[in-house]
Amino acid sequence: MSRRSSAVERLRDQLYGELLDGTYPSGSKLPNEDEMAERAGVSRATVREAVTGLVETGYLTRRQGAGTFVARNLPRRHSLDQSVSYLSMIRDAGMEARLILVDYGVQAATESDAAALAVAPGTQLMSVERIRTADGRPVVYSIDRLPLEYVPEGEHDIEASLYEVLERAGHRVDGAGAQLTPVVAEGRLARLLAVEVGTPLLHIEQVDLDRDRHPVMLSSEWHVADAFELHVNRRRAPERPPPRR
Amino acid sequence: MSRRSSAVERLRDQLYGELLDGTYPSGSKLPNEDEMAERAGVSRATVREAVTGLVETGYLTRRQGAGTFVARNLPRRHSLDQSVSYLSMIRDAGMEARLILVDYGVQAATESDAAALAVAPGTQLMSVERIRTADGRPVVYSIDRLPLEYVPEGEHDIEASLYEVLERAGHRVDGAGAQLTPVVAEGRLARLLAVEVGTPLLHIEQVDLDRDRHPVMLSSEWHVADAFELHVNRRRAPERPPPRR
DNA sequence: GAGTGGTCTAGACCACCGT
DNA sequence: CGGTGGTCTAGACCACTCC
Repeated sequence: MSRRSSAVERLRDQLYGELLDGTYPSGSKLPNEDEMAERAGVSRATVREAVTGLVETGYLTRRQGAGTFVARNLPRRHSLDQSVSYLSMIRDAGMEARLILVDYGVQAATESDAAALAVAPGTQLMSVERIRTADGRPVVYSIDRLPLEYVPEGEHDIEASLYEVLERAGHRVDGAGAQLTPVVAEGRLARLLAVEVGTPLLHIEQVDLDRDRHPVMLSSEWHVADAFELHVNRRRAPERPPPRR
Repeated sequence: MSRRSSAVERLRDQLYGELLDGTYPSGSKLPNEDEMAERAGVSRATVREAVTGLVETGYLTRRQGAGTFVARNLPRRHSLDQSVSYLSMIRDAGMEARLILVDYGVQAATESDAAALAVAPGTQLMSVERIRTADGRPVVYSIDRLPLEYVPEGEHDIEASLYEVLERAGHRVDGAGAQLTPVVAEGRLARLLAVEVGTPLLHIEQVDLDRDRHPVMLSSEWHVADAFELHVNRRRAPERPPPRR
């Protein structure tokens, strides 16, 4: 069994379910915090923590003196900022997602790879080239590189998610930094993605991080423009004090 | 004067300053929560809330039983997910940012604009076309549309930030949903951005939302690829319960 | 086993909204 | 003014890490 869930998680999940099933429609007002606490048999602090989680992800809004309300434009769940899995994004768009292995091998880390992964130059890296398809059509071509020691023996022919491989090796990916650049398809890239030369593509250079923000994998990806929508939930940055001098 | 800051904010800002000024270098361990509470003269709950804010934005990590540590790869501050201002992104990249007005006017909302803004079709919208430059070079061309009633009289010639105009009108932009698509430059777009036809561009269709996630402005933007880096901090989505049936 | 973060409670008082 | 969220305290016990 996995870990027992906390009162906060149970309450958050319950509220989340009630948002989805229409108990609290968009724009409606929730019971006040004292009442929610009494109903759920927990303290108000616990209610606040559960509600805060849903406020931060954009499902609820709070107005001091007025109440807690269901947000009017619920956020996308499978967006670039909130997920690291393209397969789930493709499935979320209602299409059948598949992963095709193009090539794989072991290579020595270049200077820049080594720096990005915080390993010594020359460290052996596993490199995996794959294509993701949506309803059979190529939509993402990627080259992933990760230290060979993270890949258990016998898993070198990667057909499944590299995130799962990393998680089993104790390096669960918890976030990433991604750099976006538009490019045009040419040569081998155009052939692999089955598009014409000159077709616009979105290129993403990404560093995957574990929960301590330690780098565990590098990804270079090329996305076909109109295959599925790439969405980003943007949030206003909190005001920050000026850096000290 | 604006509102007095809370103990949580003061502590968070103090810790943030100490991260930047090297008091706590990357990877180092912070004092434990009881000690931070005693030093700051607040309760442990207050410390936890301040630290939680910095954990969520990626500056600190916590390990139960071990301690609280400074993250090893500090997040980018001016990234797509954490900011809505391109001028600050350009300045963050060390370049001089300017805003040039191309055209503006009033038009009736189309069906799709009206739906996205949650107003009646035909509602009068202010439309503003502008170019942002970095060190004098065009890097973003945008068309923004917002209900005319949000724009105070005498501010129709927008030279400054539309976000400031909206904030003064009581519609502070607090977040946005953005759709990313790679395209290639052609015709007028290529001329305005001073790039050759066929140059890859990043197209962003965006809905700006207020703190209640009510739509307040629509933006269509085209970004020159190599002008400044577009970065996204990605986070693994929390596990969610399956929707009820 | 000592240290540290994770969870939760009960209660207090303040700030703001709307009637 | 009553109702509601915003902030904060003091204390308790649990779960995990590391020596």
